[in-house]
Amino acid sequence: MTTAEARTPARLRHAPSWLINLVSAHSHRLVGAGFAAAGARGYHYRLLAALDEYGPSSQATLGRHTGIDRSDVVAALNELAAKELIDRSPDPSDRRRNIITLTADGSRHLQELDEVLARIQDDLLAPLTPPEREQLTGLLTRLADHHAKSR
Amino acid sequence: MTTAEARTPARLRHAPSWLINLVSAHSHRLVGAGFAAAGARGYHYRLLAALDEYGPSSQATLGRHTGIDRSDVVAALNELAAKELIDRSPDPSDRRRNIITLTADGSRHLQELDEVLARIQDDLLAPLTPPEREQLTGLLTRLADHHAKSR
DNA sequence: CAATCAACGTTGGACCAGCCAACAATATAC
DNA sequence: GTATATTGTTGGCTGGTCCAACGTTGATTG
Repeated sequence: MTTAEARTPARLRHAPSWLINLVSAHSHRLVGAGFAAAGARGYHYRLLAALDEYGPSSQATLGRHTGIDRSDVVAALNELAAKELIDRSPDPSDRRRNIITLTADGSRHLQELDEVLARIQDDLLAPLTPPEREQLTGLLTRLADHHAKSR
Repeated sequence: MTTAEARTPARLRHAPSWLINLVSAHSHRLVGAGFAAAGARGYHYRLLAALDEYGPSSQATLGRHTGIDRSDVVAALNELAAKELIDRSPDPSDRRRNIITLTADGSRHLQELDEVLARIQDDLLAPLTPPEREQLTGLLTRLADHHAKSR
């Protein structure tokens, strides 16, 4: 028995949900490893990106922008605050809220993660030609939009 | 402030890895809910499918066919065995191994899950035309194959 | 034959992602 | 002023993936 017996059942191999999961899992591994090497994880990047794009925000709006649950935002921000990548200070105009601000270090770190991510996209899409990449992202965007609306 | 402030940062919105994750997460929710309603989860379906397609197997080869870690195969098979969807008996010709067999109930259950999954694929790909669906699965298959090889 | 190495099932644990329930404090609406 | 909603926070659960270790058993090889 020298043949590699790693073949997946046909019903799985051809199911779009399976394929998407496969590719997603792989991308997940790549991103996870890349971010881990930079001392971060997915939630951190999402939060930093939202802060960079929308400016100082409350934790709740951060959660809405990133699709991260309020409770998980807390934990991730704790980690980011411990590294002084963000600043958390009470909102004087609404004492329920914290205002989260990106620090200079946080901005630098975000740039670093941006580069990590860019390299990973290339890795992920390596076998596709540029027009094919556009096709793929186009189709995926339509799927994502469709399901975002009906959510 | 009446506008829904759920927009995701642009760097994320356009990153293929993000899109794939989004769609994968959605598909994951659908599949998870569908399987849960049928009293199963992803690992169960994969294992049942592998058993159906390749016949009685040892746990290790099941793991290889499904991409599930040996240790997780154990747990999932325990659950399947508790419902008598599979049969686990020692291999007389190699006492390290167990021979896992699909029971009649297991076969029926697999069929049920097949139907659940088929409905979900339709749901997932709803916004795409048939040729677009083929495009998508084609592109995804190429990505999956490429990364499977280099693994 | 004996010794080494590889494969198997199993246990236990780690991690990340996502989700939900509850709570006290605060703000808003009626 | 009383009810309702939002915010931050704690705690916990589930699924999926992965890894390290162990004892048992088979295969290899010297």
